Amino acid sequence: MQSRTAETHKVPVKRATLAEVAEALGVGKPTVSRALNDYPDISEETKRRVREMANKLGYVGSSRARQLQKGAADTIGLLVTAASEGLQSAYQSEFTGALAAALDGHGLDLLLHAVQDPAAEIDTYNRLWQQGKVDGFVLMRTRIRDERIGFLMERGVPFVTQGRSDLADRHAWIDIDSEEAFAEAIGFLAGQGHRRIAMISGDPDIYSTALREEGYRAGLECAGLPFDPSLIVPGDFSAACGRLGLKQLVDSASDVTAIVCANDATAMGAISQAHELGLSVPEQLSVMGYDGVRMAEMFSPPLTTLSHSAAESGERIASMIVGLVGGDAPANHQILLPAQIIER
Amino acid sequence: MQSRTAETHKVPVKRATLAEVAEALGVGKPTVSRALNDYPDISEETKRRVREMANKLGYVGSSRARQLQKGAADTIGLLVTAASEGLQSAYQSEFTGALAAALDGHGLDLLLHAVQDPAAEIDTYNRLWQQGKVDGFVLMRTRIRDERIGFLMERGVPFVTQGRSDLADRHAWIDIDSEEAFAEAIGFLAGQGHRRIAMISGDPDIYSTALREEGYRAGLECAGLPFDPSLIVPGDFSAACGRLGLKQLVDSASDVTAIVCANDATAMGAISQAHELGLSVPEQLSVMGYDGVRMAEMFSPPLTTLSHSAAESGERIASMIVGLVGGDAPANHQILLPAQIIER
DNA sequence: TTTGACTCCGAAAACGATTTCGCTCACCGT
DNA sequence: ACGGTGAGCGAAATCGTTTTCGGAGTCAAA
Repeated sequence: MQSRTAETHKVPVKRATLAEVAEALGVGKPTVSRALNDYPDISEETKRRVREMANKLGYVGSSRARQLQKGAADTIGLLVTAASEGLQSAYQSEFTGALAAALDGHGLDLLLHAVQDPAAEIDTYNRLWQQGKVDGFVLMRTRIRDERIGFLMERGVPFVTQGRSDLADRHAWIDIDSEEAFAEAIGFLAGQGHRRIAMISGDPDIYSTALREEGYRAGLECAGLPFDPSLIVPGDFSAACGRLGLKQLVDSASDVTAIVCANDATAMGAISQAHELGLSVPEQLSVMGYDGVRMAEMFSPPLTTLSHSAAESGERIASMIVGLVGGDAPANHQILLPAQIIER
Repeated sequence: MQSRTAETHKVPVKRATLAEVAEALGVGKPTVSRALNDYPDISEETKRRVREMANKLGYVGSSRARQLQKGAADTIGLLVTAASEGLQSAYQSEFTGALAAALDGHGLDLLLHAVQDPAAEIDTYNRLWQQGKVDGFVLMRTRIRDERIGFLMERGVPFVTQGRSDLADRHAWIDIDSEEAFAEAIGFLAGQGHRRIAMISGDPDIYSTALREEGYRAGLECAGLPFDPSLIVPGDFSAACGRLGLKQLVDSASDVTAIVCANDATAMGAISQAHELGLSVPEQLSVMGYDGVRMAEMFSPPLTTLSHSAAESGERIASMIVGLVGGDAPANHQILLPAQIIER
């Protein structure tokens, strides 16, 4: 911060308005508006002239005025919780970037909002919608009995969740088949001869955590291995929990030879802890992750994980939300994507 | 995707308008508007009645109408390049989250836009500004001779860069003193007895890369060590380059005992490669990062790095942009923050 | 020549807030 | 009793689009 000479730095770059274009051309405003929007009842010749003049004057329509009139914001809202994870989770940030890119392809912008106080989360959704700043939402990390979902459904706000929920049959969602994925992971490990396979699970509030555990159980059964509840340790998707979980497992169940983790961050934490305890991975202990984040490629040893493409999710969600805003029924937009094992 | 019965799912939740509140109260629209905005020329009694009724009707002002009239969008734009790094870089995503949170504190929203085609980047800035979707921008990863800066300065668009530039004296910026930081890092390593210290540098197009190299050089000099140009290998801030760079150094300069990396991702890549080459870190080779991303805590071994708080940057930038939009001179908003070594 | 059908285009009314400007009181001093 | 002052409020204009509705032409059929 330097001197305090507050010479206000206003610049008078007057933006050209539609009315000015119209006047310059000697035509009416509706003509210009319709020409630029390529309506059929304007002659080609006129459209050409209008476009030319608009170009010459550097005219760019005011989205503010357009929004007011059309009643749409051409913007989708995404709320992240600033406090805990927020964008710090690698998967969330990959996904966010992909989503922004995909939305752009549909002419939509992404409004990113960090909610600080979890108690005010619903209020924020409400405000953003009522104010008309967004036409719909994308919800990440759906929780068990997620209040957001009921709230938005009640008011008919278009939204897509990333991850199913209790009310999954009545709203739009996209999800990775993590149940299937974890079952496969167990099969994969069992195929390598592992007999005692543990799991470091995720945040129990998150809906998909139960599915992942379910998949783990199903995988064991399918491989003919017994299910031992003590081999599931709870977590919260953080790397810290991976460390803790691993330590706990090593202490209480030293015969475990493989561990599946609820996500990549947890897996990385677990591996790092294993190293510190003098366990070599994967020689003495196999660890698998889930999410397939790019970061994991660089880990040592490179992490074997279950991957799903954030880009594809983003693209699909973008199309879905466009449909919903256009009035489609939510039940027509439900997609379950498979994950695939990436060996590293 | 399921059946295709496109029963349109419109819901008629009519939002209350200011005029309705006014009518319900038997007062004029201006009164309601001014009451809600707490203007002094409305009696306390009236304000109370207005607030009460607004509340009762669930009135939330349309930001669309407000924007049109006030000529402001209360939104700041942030463009990330989707193609290469985008939000995938841990630091960028930490920063983005922090920025969103900080802006919220000032009543601003963050518009996140992913630019796909780098050639269209300027157009995107232009469009977003002209359309009035944003009141200003935050620029990340400033480049040498960054066209964006000139472009925005010319039209008087408020913006803050994260990182200085050639024109740094004429626009608002915040930056970490990476030159000083790298010099310190070298001092730190030299203090541990290292004599041959290499650097895996960053993208040469990025402005701060040169500063980091300069700091490296200054640090060597200060420690009385000779500067050997062959010990600087170029990179691009990616983990992949960290791997490559490390391999290259091991091959060509096997007497190196310490390496400083342009950022944490590069450091992680380098460490992981070192492991694969059978080098133990930090016993045989010390590696330092830069950025202090959370992820690095979980690495094995935990990464020693130079940290600066993304949250603080975000907060500072938020205040700056508020000032700029309010008409402050850019030159009054320039902040250089120190970084500190975090030993892990 | 009149009628219809069609093609192109324009005046005016939205959209929902904020601002400008001025009006009506009550109250005060003289 | 009368001009002056200031507090409190409202009618109408404004921001810049899009939409509605209908008006002018042109041209072919009757």
